[in-house]
Amino acid sequence: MTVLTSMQNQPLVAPNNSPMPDNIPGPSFRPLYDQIKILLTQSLIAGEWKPGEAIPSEMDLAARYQVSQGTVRKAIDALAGDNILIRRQGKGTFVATHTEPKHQYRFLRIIPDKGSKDKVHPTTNFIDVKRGKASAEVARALDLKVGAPVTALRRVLVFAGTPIILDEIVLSSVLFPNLTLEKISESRGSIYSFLETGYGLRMIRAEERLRAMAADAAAAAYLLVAEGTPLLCVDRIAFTYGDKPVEWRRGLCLTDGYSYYNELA
Amino acid sequence: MTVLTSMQNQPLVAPNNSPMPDNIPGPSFRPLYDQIKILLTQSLIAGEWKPGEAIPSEMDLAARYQVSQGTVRKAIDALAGDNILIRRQGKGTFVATHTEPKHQYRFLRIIPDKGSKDKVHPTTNFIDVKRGKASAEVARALDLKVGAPVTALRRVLVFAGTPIILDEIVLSSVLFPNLTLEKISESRGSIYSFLETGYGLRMIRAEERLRAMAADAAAAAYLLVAEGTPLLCVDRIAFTYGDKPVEWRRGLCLTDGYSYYNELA
DNA sequence: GAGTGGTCTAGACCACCCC
DNA sequence: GGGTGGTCTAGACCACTCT
Repeated sequence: MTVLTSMQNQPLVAPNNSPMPDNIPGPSFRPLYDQIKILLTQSLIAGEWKPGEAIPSEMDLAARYQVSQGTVRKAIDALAGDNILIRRQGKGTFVATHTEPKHQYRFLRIIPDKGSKDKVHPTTNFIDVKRGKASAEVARALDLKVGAPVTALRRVLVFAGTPIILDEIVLSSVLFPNLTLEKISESRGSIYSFLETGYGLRMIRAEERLRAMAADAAAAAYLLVAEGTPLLCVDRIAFTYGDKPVEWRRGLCLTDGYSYYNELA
Repeated sequence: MTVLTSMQNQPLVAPNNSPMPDNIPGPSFRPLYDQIKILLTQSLIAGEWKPGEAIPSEMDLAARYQVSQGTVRKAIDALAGDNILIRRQGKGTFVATHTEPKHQYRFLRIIPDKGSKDKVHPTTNFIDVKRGKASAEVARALDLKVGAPVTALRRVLVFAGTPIILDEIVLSSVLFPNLTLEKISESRGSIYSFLETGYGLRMIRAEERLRAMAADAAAAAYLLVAEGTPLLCVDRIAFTYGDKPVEWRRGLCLTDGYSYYNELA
């Protein structure tokens, strides 16, 4: 068990009740709730609690870490703010999952221009799944060596009968072995939901870079537009626990009746 | 003074020490810290504390509202999370302002493809300022009547010597009277900083919609590219306190060496 | 009713800033 | 040294969920 160092009050004792050493707070001070947050994250990485499951109650965790409920609370608040945990009053605190309908398209920012800002659930047409080697761009994004084995998936997202997005999704073949079109097609739901249940890897956050570009022949064919049509190019890197990049994706999006919506705070 | 209704404990008393009425919690329960947050926001709207100034200390506010420091703390935490207040340990809590260098380009998401993710500060070339009437699109965005008087400003943002963004910024002439090219040019700093100091209206948040489109003749001329070049079109509505829309803006962005960066959580 | 998260309080002490 | 925000605790009670 890790020994936590508090900022004040009685020194904490490890579960074995050995007295705390004289601990100088150290050069870089870390609040207790931050340390608890890290411990909780480690338990999540270790798979102690799986996506969708409940973690122990605040009182139980407080007892386990020998801190007050309020301190555990603050750690959980932070993780809930990062969409890693979900609190449900009267029921418990749960590990977030992409499988829940509410989080199904958590990272999709394309919405119709007309109507409310409610997200529309598109349908998916898969094109193919291929094995290949990491390009320089993909290698840089996923922290792989150039030429490392990767699996590339292509699909079209159809909104209200109209093909809107052509996605190319690249994953390390080492982390995600034996991906086939069949397995992906069978899995109802989002890619992330499939990766989560199939490989136990949960996407925590993502970075996107957007550009405008002209449709090439392939994109034009899949999106049923003329070559040269301006498309929104959305490059995404998605990360699991520990800021480890595990997915590279390029979406080419027809912004005709649809747009990329973003809130700035 | 507003009477706050607590969820528990002794009923609170108004400053005049009149006893609280028997208050049924009511159909929709509101935590105390939420009510405090609203009161603080109202004070901000009323201009009780101006941008850049310090608000009273947590202890003072706790005394003013007759609640504990912890409750005030939670209200301030929420406002700080919304970038409306800024906490500075040892100094106090301050009203956020666009004038600080750190928040100068708070809403600008265009960054260079190469190099770190540090923001680059562009230089501004103003084109013109014109009076006009609100189009249907602007009227809808700013909650005005079609044809209402508006002031439109155009400018080019230059990154490292290259013109990258052509902006058209539309504001209500009623809310922002007597805008002239001279006054804006003189004001060093961002538009929002200028509006804040000149009109006392602070931008709190913004919504953006992104599309890809081909450059028209005007855009091509200002951005020094061929007509038809794919550009990133960024439509923005910016809001002040109370979710009141006060600025409509369309940025046409050359995504050549630069891209729109976004973090998804 | 028991158990969970959510609110609120009161008080102690720490870290930072400035006089 | 005194003020400010930041951390941590202990305890009380409320709101929600399930049984």
